[in-house]
Amino acid sequence: MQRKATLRTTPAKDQPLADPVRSRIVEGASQRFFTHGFRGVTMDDLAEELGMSKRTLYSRFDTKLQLLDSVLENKFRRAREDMSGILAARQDFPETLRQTLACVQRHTSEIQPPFTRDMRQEGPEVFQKVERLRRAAIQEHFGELMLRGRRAGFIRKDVPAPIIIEILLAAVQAIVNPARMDELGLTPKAGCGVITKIVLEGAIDPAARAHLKCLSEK
Amino acid sequence: MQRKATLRTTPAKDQPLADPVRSRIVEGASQRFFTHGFRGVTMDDLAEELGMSKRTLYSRFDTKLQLLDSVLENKFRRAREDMSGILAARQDFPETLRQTLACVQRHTSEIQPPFTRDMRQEGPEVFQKVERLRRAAIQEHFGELMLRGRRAGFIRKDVPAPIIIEILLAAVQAIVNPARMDELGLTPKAGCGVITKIVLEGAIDPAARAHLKCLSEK
DNA sequence: AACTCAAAATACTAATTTAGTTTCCATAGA
DNA sequence: TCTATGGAAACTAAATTAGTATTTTGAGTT
Repeated sequence: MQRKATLRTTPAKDQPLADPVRSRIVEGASQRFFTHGFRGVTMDDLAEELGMSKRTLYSRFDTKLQLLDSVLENKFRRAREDMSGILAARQDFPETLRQTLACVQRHTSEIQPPFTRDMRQEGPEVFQKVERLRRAAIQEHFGELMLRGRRAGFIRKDVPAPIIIEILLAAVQAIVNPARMDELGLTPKAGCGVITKIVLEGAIDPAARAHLKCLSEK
Repeated sequence: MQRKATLRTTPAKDQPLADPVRSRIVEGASQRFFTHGFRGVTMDDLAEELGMSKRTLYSRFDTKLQLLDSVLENKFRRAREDMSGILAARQDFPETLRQTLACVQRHTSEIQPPFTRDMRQEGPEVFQKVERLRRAAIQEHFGELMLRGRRAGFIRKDVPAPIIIEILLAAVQAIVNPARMDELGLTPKAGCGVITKIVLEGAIDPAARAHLKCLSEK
């Protein structure tokens, strides 16, 4: 079934500015690929579940891999849009951070293990594309976020921003799966609120912080 | 890959009372089958992800279908145990109901669309087995629950119990998926609390209920 | 009514994958 | 040293899948 990946950089078939069928296919494929894996979702499945024929799928995408390409670009475009929207809202820094983390969490949790596994198996090209898109998005948005945090006095200057970004992303990763959140009795919103709080204020109890301050001044 | 189903009623290979490897396989397969579908999880995948060889898988299960059989029986046994535990706890009826619904919701939400689709495609025998197990569990536990509710005065006598059970199960079904719950800002626990409240007290505002009572007495 | 077009449904085929089996190898324990 | 177990890898028959071709259907137009 799977051929070694050669993702083409040419666009899919002619795309009228808004081809609703094409969009539906990309969305439907997106949900299913990310949840159940690329391999696990056949073109027959997709056609049936979208209520159309395979012929229609192939009228807009030359190959399954080309569909995957569109799915990935769509996903990252949406993630970027969501994050840009958050930055554009001009809220205070802690709330902006919380929403950004919630956004990352939401997008990340949509991508489940079989998809990741399949991308690894599909070949280096595909995996590298995913990684490249991911890094670009993080750089663009977290970079701007850190700048704002610094200007607003929330982010300390003695620690390099990339390290703080890594800590934030690792914290999101740690609680990202639904079972974990269920276990913690958290909604995603609450989870990202907690991470924001801990990272900004630290995990030390405020009273204990005052005590520590006394000790270090002694 | 898939042969038409002929689930055997004979047990899998000799099962020492507690074969931890066998249990691991069943649990690992369970998670993956229910989430990503029977077809989408190959025996190669399973072996690799469990950190063992295919040879070991086949030392305990003759066929993939036999593994499925064990997965299903294990799943329903656990569901039954969970529900028996709730009934045995002898809490008040609303809390027992809430917990039962939460239990149903938890078990149901583990079973995702590709699994259901694959069971349909696998053949009538398998699908019927799933349905039979499901019905037996519901009858056993909700039946007892309704009896308790009636004795405690919570469940009206003018509506047949099976209808109330259907309403409850439908309500759980309606909010069972993670996206829906995220949207509603609910944890599973809270969701089942809400269903319990609505079903027991009705969806009408208490003040409005008093008003309605006046009107019907007029 | 006839015609056209788009898309569903179905059938088809080459390539690929998968379930299940076999063989080889390494390791631990007696 | 021998034995048993289980991982890794290779193998094979059967099944599946991606992609293509053909037929059918239904809606719209003339």
